[in-house]
Amino acid sequence: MEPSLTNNQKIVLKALEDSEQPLGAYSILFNIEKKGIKSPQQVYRALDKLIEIGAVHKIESLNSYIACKHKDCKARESTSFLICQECQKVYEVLESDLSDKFIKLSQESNFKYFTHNLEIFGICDLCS
Amino acid sequence: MEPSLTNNQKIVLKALEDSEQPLGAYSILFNIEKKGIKSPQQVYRALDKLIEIGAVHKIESLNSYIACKHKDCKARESTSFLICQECQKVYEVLESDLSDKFIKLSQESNFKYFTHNLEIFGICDLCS
DNA sequence: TATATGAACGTTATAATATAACATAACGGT
DNA sequence: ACCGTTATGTTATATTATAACGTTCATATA
Repeated sequence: MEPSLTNNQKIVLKALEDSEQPLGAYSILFNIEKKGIKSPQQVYRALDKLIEIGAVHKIESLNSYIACKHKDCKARESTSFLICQECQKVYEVLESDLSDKFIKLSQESNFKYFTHNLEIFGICDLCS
Repeated sequence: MEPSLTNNQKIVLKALEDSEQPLGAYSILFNIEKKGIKSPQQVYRALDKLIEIGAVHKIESLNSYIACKHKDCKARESTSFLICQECQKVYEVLESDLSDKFIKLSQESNFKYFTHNLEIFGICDLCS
């Protein structure tokens, strides 16, 4: 079931897709004011929905957002990124057994794993 | 060389040590107003220093801070946490070869690893 | 002991990020 | 066509974090 997006959601998503770097909510707002989006609320609401369906992920340590490049992304809640400190680009890590590793790691502390957020900082291929 | 703390730094650190849960900067401020700390600046400055020396870590996804329980913590920049969604307690993961794993993972994308931030969410031993 | 230097402080103001609340409009299923 | 749910527009406000500037403190070195 494709969760067909509303107009505002499409506008916000497109702004993120068009960007090489993650964008903060207010940068998004600035970029799409010409399209009739006038308030932070509208941006945050669209982001909430887009995140919920996996079309957008939040980079917590940057308070910013990226469009997911993968069709029908599984990463609703758990996400893993490589973040280039040179060019600011963000690469999503899909390696599926990362969660398995974290489940094991959690078990060592008798901790029940639900989700994770991994942010790796460094220098990407293109920048080195 | 012990980097002996200033008075404000000690006050902020103690507030975090006394807390079971991570605290936001303004919660810290509220807790220590009776000790003469009056402005966010004072809190943030102390936090900056404490983080720099590894005595405090920031939980990015919660915009909050914890005192590190480990003597002379190595985690200046890279940190790994288990965060209980039930009791809000945060457990720091010290497993030293986590970084090694992330270095390898990064290499698969020709990415030069510098630091990481890992936040695992779930339910802790005590809460399950 | 004087003094220069860098770090920390106090204070006021403001920036940047995010949510509350509420009335209205559009959408989707029956 | 109706109803309930979801999204919208808008205004206001909460929360998190920094800027800027002058003063004070610590300490190390002459």
